[in-house]
Amino acid sequence: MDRIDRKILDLLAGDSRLTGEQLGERVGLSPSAAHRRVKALEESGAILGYRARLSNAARGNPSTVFVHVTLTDQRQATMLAFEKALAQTPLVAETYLMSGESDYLLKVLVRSDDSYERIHREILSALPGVQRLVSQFTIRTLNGGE
Amino acid sequence: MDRIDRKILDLLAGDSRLTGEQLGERVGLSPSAAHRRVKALEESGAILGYRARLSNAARGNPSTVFVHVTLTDQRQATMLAFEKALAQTPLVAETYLMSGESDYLLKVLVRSDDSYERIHREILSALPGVQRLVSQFTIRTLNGGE
DNA sequence: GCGAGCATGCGCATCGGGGTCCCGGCAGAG
DNA sequence: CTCTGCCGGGACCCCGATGCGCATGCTCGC
Repeated sequence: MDRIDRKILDLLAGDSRLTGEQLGERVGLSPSAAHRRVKALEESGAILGYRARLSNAARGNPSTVFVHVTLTDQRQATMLAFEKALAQTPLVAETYLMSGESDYLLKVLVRSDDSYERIHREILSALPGVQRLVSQFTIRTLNGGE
Repeated sequence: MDRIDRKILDLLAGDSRLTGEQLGERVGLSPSAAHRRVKALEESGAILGYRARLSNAARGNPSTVFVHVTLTDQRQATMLAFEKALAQTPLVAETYLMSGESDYLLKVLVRSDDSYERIHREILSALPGVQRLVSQFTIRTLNGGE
């Protein structure tokens, strides 16, 4: 993992369809050498996979809701059960275990043709051990926010 | 944009390296027809591009910090200046204009070899019109969180 | 109401480009 | 000196890209 590998990772993170030749000329290698680097990065696990980036419209114009969750207690079993149930809730895009007041922060993508009330009920019923649940709505997404 | 197109978008969002043949057999089309669909989706703007997904280690083991920002006022000019400066701050991965107490929510990726204090100063000095700034740290990222 | 014409989307065939793999060369370390 | 790791170059093959003919369904005019 040298400077060239990092450059290749940066380039592929921006556009994974770059050809071996294009990669080669940007990092100063031949196409075959650049391609070998890529294969090695895939096999080492540095590159997890390749994804298409979709437009907002294609994703159903979702809006983002941040949900702060407080559990009934902080025993290992409670947290584990919560996290396990979370992994099977496709509405939740990202989850963070937080320091400070609330225990977890969930980033939920709500499609514009869904009502948040339904999502709220669904999340509450699917997740065990929830004591309190505070939702924070976005008006607009400026940057990133897949 | 019919059911087949949506299926194709779902599949490519998961793995953009699926071949025309693989796509075709999963949506019930010939390879060429599936490929034509993909090209059309690219040209219509539904597919914005293709990206490599990198491992946490390859990204420098960043941890996520959520920063709640309150501006000095809510005049159009103040918000515009803030947003404009934000667009040129690469540390900030995502930005949301929020309803409720704080005005903006920033998702900041801090590389493990950076100190947050430096980031904090950098953000404060780069962004105009900030009145209050509350940071919320993550202990662990469970799911997603690109 | 009905038929002709056109548009849309399919499968099949073909062509070119890039992925893939092997080989030979070279530099650095032991 | 030899071995190892990495590079460049070339051959092969598969996949992406595109043109062609055909079926289906819709529209418009009679």
